[in-house]
Amino acid sequence: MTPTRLNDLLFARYGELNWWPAGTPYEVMVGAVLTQNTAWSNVEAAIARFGSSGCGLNLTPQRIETMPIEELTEIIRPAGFFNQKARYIKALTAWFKQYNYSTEAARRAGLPELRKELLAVRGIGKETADSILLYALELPSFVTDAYTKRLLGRLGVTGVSGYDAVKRFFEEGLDTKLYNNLHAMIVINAKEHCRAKPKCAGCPLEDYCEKGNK
DNA sequence: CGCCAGGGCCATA
DNA sequence: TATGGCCATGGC
Repeated sequence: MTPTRLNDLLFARYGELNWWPAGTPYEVMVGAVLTQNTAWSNVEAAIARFGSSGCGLNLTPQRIETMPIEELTEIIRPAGFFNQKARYIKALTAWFKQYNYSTEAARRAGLPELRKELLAVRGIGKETADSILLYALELPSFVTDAYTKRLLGRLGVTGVSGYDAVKRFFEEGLDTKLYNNLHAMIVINAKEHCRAKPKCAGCPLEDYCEKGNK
């Protein structure tokens, strides 16, 4: 099973999912932190609590920069882990400020440098860093998560363990334009068929999946 | 009721 | 490198 073939199989079923289509890049960055080990419904509830002002969500880096951390903590409460996530969002915002809160300015630093910088930010691990790079900055950095690792096991792909190895497996020989949608499709497919008791009937990967592999 | 969600930090071995 | 405890809410 190659990443390209996997993409074709999933795309035939799910098509373009347009993940994180709405909102500013900064809102995507904050969402990436809030969703750490947290259901997306809780993240939506938390984001809604920032309120809207006029033409959009009132979630700007300028506002977060000056907001007392106690207030930020209270706003994001529904997302869980609010004490640490408030600190993480503050740290991430301070990093973004180095680029004047401009994604264009940030992109000029280049993907390798940006990934290195993000990983040095408190609370930004590999998955969150890659999510920010891919979905907020639109740079080709494939996102790996627990679903992705489990999927490789189910597909019988051996010898690929660890975040970086899985990331490399997908990035080698896969069109960078497909990074965004493939990760989304893997998550959707896992939720639909592999959560709790596997419902393999109707799964687009049914014929390629070694069932019972957790 | 218990389980867990689109992780990451830290201590430990 | 690789586990294990910890963080916390809300949906099911």
